[in-house]
Amino acid sequence: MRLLLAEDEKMLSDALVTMLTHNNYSVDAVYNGQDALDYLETGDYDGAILDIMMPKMDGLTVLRKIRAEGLTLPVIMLTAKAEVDDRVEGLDAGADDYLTKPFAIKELLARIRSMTRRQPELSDSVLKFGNLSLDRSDYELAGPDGSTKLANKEFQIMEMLMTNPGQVISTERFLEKIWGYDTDAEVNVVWVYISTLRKKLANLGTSVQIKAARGVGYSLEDKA
Amino acid sequence: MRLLLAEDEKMLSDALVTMLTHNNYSVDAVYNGQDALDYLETGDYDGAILDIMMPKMDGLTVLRKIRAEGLTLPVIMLTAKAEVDDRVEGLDAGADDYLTKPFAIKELLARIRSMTRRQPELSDSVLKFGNLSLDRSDYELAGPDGSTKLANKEFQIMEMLMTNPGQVISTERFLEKIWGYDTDAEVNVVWVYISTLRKKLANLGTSVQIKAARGVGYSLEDKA
DNA sequence: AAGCGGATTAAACTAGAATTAAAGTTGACA
DNA sequence: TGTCAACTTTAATTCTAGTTTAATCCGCTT
Repeated sequence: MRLLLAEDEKMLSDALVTMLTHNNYSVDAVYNGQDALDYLETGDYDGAILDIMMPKMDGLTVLRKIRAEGLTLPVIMLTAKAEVDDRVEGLDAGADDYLTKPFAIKELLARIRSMTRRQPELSDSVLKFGNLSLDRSDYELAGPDGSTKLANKEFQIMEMLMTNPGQVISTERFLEKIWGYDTDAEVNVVWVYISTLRKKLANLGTSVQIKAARGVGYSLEDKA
Repeated sequence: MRLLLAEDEKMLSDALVTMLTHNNYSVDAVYNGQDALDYLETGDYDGAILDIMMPKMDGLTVLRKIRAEGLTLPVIMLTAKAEVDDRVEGLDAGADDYLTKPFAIKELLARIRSMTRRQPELSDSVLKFGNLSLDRSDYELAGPDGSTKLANKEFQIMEMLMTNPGQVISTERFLEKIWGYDTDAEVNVVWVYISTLRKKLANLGTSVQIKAARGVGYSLEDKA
């Protein structure tokens, strides 16, 4: 689950990032409205937390712009002012929820959980390709010879491959989408996960395999 | 999405090309201002990244000239000098954005995304000529009898041939464009790749073939 | 505080791409 | 029609991206 956090107070931002990562979200942090817009426009996020008061572009403008571009991801606004005006403005602009600073981190977590719950995508919670299936609700990967639970990162990589079967996905894209734009993780980690996933695929007795496209990326192929 | 990258440091240029191609941009790299101008004047780019310090003609001059010719494509300038003067000069000349070296590649990617925001396409991802097609996203070359993935260099040569079907392209041009202007690769490598490509074309059962124009270069012809 | 499991790093290894070398083949032209 | 440069092709070699195994790190549980 990828979130974008746009909050210009470095202290608060850092604290939130720590808290959110510990709760298994992948978080990218930006510190002004312009960057928030740029990042959100990639369409790679499942949710956003926007401060209203920010340099370069305020949160409400960011929200309006992304809605104008047809992005429907859920958004929680943060505001220092408890005033009703802001709330009304934000609702008009298409925010899903509000939080007035100062707030309890638990409160924010609860709102994020509820905001990311009503995503429509869960309609098909089980991905299938060939004789392989991946259950998004319990991270279970199943083939003819049995099934295994996948770890977090393993799951996310497999999910990306299975939602775009046959298409080549570059290692950069994996890193960006799973580890975040600002990660300093090395390419190698992707390779390692691809390796362990291949081992698991083999054990499940599936005919589906992960093929490397040298210099390009990886794709899921059914050799049957 | 086609981008022109004008950057004379070969190392940096190569790294950027790799990164950009992996993010699904088609990139042409040139290594001096004069070439940048020539390429941009063809008018088939969606954006440009220009280094300011370049041999033959500096980036600002290139920018001024293309703006004078009425080209409106978005341009990002790269500069080693963080000086304000340059920035102001560039803004006057019609640049859309700036980046001071050294910069994070992620940062550049974000700027490019935001600069090329309002283009809907990705439609030009498949090149076609006769009964042959080349998928730029996964390097797949397909004909009546099947398809094969091309290796990096093979792909680049095929891409050049297919974007200019029927036209003769000189071996020097292949070398310059694919291996770089300062390469010490021998002419022979092009010949070798032409050879393997011909073999692949034959296997695909296509009527398209690579014809040698003795003393001039190669061109793609449809014998059907 | 010991142990477990996932995430990451390190590093040896391998496959296949890139390049070089060298032995044919072709065609323009004297 | 004989020769030479321009090309073609195959094979050998080198190099690099990817693969894999193992070690280490680190937070969490017992």
